[in-house]
Amino acid sequence: MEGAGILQNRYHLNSCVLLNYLDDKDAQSLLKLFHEEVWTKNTCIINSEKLVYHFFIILSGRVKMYQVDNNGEKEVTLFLLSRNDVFDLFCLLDGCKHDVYYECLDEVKVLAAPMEDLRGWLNAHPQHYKNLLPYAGRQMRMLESYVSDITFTDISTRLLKLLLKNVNDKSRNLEMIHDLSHKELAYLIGSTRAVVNRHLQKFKKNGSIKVTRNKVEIKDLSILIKLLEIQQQQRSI
Amino acid sequence: MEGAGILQNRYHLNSCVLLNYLDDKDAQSLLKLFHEEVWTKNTCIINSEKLVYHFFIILSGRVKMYQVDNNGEKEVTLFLLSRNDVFDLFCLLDGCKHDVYYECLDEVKVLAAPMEDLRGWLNAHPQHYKNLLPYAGRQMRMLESYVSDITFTDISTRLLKLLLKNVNDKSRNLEMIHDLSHKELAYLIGSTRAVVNRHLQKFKKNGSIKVTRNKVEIKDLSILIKLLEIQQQQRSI
DNA sequence: ACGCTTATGCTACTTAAGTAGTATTAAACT
DNA sequence: AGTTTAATACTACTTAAGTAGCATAAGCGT
Repeated sequence: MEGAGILQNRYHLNSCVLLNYLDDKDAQSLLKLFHEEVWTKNTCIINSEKLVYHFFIILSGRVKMYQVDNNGEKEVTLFLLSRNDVFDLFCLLDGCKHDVYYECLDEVKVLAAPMEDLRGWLNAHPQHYKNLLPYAGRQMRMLESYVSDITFTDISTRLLKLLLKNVNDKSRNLEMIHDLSHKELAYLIGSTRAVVNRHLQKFKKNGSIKVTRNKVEIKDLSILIKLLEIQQQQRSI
Repeated sequence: MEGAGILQNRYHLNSCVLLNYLDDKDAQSLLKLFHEEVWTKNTCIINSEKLVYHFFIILSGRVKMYQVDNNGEKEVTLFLLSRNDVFDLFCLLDGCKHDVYYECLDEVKVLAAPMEDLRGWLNAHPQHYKNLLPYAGRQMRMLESYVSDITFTDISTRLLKLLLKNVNDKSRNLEMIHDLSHKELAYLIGSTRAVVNRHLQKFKKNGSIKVTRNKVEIKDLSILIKLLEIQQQQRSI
């Protein structure tokens, strides 16, 4: 919270949506609203009140945003958030309660600010509302493609796309989702553990991936890519 | 486009998100960017270029926003837009191309403006960026609940919810979707014509609805409500 | 080292949803 | 009026996904 910390955070958040195009003066007045918090792995935010009254920027670690069905048996992960992501954008945008849960997949560092303070700052600096728009647009597009993927595409293809989407270009291996259980992978594509496992076995057998406890590794990227092409062709016969 | 028209449009658009909290001066300068267009029923906007360069506010009539799968066989309707709705919000927010189609379900009147002019106006009046946020938030919430509905809920329940959501409190009958074909209803919940028909037959047989060509009518609302309760309980056994 | 918890792998089974095809009917269009 | 088009109703079939259950293995905490 001290001056040095604020400047440091500014540096860390160079690609956070809220801080684009801010001169140092505005950045400083904005960051003064925030304080740093550290949450241990597996921390859950299930109290939606907290989301209405606080706003968070992730400095490090992964946070999944998810929903649970009426009887608490099924889950679906809506977003896997990480550095420079913010939440809860829904509440910031319209001020309403948002029936959604958050869980830390790692130890997570965030900047936290009272929602009202942030709103006040934005009202005082209305030109920075603009910063939120591209980020909101990106999230809308992600939700939109989630809808069309679920309605058009089978689980095997959705799983393939999930894997390929999370391959790091340099390392040619998985990132972000490399250490998730099959259950968590299933929730990311709106399916169940057993079904995802079934398809992972298939990929394992053709030598494209290696599966160990809480770990999926890419063995042969080209097989996965070819497989995706084939599956998308098959659907159009 | 003449002065009288502009004022009239202001009146018509009293609940359009873009015009909230605008004084008459700002409203007039904003509306000057727009001109009125009338599109015949079944007009399609399949050229995504147009969406990047123009922005529309619906004055009357219904417009569905939908996506088509890779081989053009399946469809899913993402939004059913009507008076005071705007499009394409995605493009306005982030300026990117949006792979989505629009089709007029009625004769549709819109106000149209060049996207760049609108962006220019918003940059000149940054405090009105704020007006977009609650609307964007609402659309995000709709997409979010679309995702969770599709992953958690069976077609029969989704269809029930679709019907109940579109019952007018006063008339106690359907609006917005009352004159859609089973195919269109199916696309609204991410399913197919044959399956929706199957469930509608079920509802018909218990006396809750009446089905004729391009028309679904509510016969007994209480049956539908009870049915929804039962189905949601069953899932939690 | 031990037991507890959680993840994985796999078999067998169930089911809702999708698919194909076709007859019938209603509306729209010369 | 007659032709064409599109919507509805219904039967039979296929299939992917979900479900249940269990054995094995990995990792964690004490």
